[in-house]
Amino acid sequence: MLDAAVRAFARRGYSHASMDDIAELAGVSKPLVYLYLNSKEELFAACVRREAAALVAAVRGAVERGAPADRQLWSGLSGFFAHTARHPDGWALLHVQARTHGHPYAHEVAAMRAEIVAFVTQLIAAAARRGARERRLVAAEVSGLAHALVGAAESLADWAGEAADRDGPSAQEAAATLMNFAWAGLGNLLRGQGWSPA
Amino acid sequence: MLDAAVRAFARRGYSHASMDDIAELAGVSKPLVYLYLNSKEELFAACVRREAAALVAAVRGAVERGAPADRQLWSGLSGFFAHTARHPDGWALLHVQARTHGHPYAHEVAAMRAEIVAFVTQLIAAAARRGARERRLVAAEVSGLAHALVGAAESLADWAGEAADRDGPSAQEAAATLMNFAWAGLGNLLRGQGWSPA
Amino acid sequence: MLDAAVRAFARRGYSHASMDDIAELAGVSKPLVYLYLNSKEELFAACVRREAAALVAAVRGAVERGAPADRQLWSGLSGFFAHTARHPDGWALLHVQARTHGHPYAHEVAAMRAEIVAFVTQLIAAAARRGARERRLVAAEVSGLAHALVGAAESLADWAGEAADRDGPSAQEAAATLMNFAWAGLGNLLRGQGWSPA
Amino acid sequence: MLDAAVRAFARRGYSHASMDDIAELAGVSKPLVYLYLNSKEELFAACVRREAAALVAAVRGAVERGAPADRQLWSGLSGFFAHTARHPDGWALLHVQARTHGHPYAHEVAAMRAEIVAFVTQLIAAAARRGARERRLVAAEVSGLAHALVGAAESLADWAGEAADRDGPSAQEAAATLMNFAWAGLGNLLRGQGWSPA
DNA sequence: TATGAATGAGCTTTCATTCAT
DNA sequence: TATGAATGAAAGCTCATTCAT
Repeated sequence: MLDAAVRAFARRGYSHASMDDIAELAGVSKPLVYLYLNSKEELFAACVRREAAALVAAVRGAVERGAPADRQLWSGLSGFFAHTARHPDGWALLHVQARTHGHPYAHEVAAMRAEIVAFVTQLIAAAARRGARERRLVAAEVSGLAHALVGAAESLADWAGEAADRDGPSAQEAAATLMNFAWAGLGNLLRGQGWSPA
Repeated sequence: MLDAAVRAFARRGYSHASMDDIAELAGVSKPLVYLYLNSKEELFAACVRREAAALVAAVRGAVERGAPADRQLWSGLSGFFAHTARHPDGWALLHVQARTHGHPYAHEVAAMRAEIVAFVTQLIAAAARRGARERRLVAAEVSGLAHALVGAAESLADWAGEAADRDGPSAQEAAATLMNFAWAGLGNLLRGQGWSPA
Repeated sequence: MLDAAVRAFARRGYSHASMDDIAELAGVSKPLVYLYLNSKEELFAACVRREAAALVAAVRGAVERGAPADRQLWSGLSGFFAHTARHPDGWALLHVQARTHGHPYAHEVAAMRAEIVAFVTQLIAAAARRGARERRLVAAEVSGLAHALVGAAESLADWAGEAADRDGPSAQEAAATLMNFAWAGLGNLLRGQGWSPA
Repeated sequence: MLDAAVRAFARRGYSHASMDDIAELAGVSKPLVYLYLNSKEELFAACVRREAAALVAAVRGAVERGAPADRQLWSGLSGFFAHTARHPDGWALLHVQARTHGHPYAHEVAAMRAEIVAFVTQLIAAAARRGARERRLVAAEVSGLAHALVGAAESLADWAGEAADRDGPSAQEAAATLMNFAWAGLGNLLRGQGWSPA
């Protein structure tokens, strides 16, 4: 029943997906939907919660615990891309729909995102501690890098979704692209060879 | 009058922002809104068009033409972050709201994004041609890097917007973070020192 | 529920009768009206169809099949006047309201009227064939007579409706008046004793 | 300016003809319309009044005063048909539109119609006094006959208007048809040779 | 438990009508 | 005088939500 709701919300958008549509898509009657989930808002929240939990679980499960930070990051990214590719509706729900609706859900999805950002932040910080440190990174800098990395990942996930039919990258390719792109830059930065406007 | 609409749409979302609200916020009466902009959809489209044009113009105007590719990218990013910081509602309209509404607007904003991605792609390709090239990049790879970079920029813009009150980065800091992070990685990649899962 | 709509439409007119009024008059809520009849136009069309069918059925049922043409006409007219007297709102809907609204309904009611005119035409033609025929009637002439007769009947129905409270004619009186008036004239005409301006 | 209003009301109907349309059709601006005629209702009433007066004047002017009753009726009918044929919009306004709107105008047009009916009634009564009178007509009977005659005339006017392009009757033909049909019947009736259901 | 039937509340849109010039 | 600009009021329609069964 949540499946139907996720599909409807992801494809038609929150307001354009009517409870009639969802009930029909789920093959049940509308009052039944109200029996289990008390309102449209709660239904949407439940969808968001479920998809967020599934995504976090997929990423968590993919991370190779104990491996070096870069390997952990890469494996997590691979899991992320694999999950978003396999669940495009769920991903659209989280990334496209949930953010447009103010109070209740945006926070839910923001919390999930914050969790992932925190995980990435921690990996970057670990790498920063372990690697050559010509230069120290301040907390805000690390946070910024994490946000950038997560945003890049989201963008690649969208792009992979759009181009899935044609020649979009596989999950592992996308993850590798990102590592090549960003992680190496991080290394340079730590070695004091960062880019400067001059 | 468009200002009011942009604010309302950005903060409440398309469907939750009623025409009454918008008219009241603009200090005029509802029929006047309909006189100038014929329907809610057209009003939204006009807002999206205006904000998209303003953003593209801001980025275009900030790019230092003729400078090296990295400098061009940096200056464009600085303009981007400066604009999104100064016009948070416009940025929210484009990045958060317009994508959720199917046919007419999502395409408008997608076209704008594609334009920016194309610009970045071209800069990366230029850098790839000029730099040491132990390794050639295929077109799909360059495209992926551009998407990643743009996504990272969007994410940083969001983050800067959320954290603007506290200790969020300035436009130039955000741009520098991104260059440090990604551009240096690109250099490594071109030198054949890319990251690999092994 | 259609009853209420017929009343409202007949008394207030199509545009002046709001769906709120109709719903209230019917003792139900507005969405219920929309559930059964999908729009104001469809509701009006349904009313027109129902009243037209009822009127035609009343006339059809009243005609004494197999009787001489004059007797058939008289019985049909009696049925017509009886029905319009008993259903003044339905009659007003057909004769006064439906004609003012262009495309879908005016045609519906015009078709019904044409059916009745055709029936009368056929009776007149039958009488013309059987009676003394000093003079032949051309088709256009017969058609004109039928139109005149139907118009006279409509006018009498209106008059009877207006004067119903006071001393208006009964259905049978009205039918007799019309027969006296027109049918005898038809006989004269066929006998070559028609009126001429000289 | 009234011309434009008559056209608009006759063709689009009262509610469907907006004041914008009328002003544009008249080539003036809306406030000017309001300056001369204070409201839509008054504008409509003015149109109805003008057209009613014109029709009555046309009929009056056509009647050959002093001639025998039948000749008077015929000439009046000829004038009626000639006028309705020449002013189809005015006729539609009176016969189709004005009746659908309750209070103010329907009475106006009803008064005009009553005037014509009274005139016809008087002619019939004159004929009844003068002709052979095997049988006396009571007032209600005469009134009914007049109503029937007027209704027949209206119906023929509509029919002639619809069929004007093709082979519809001319004004004089229509008048003659009516006289043939009805007047002769009246003669019979007065001679005691009326039709009876037995 | 599961639903057909019904509704309250609100939204977009239109239009007759009026100022300020 | 004549109008561009603006609005109050209401209408059609939809949808999340709930009884009665």
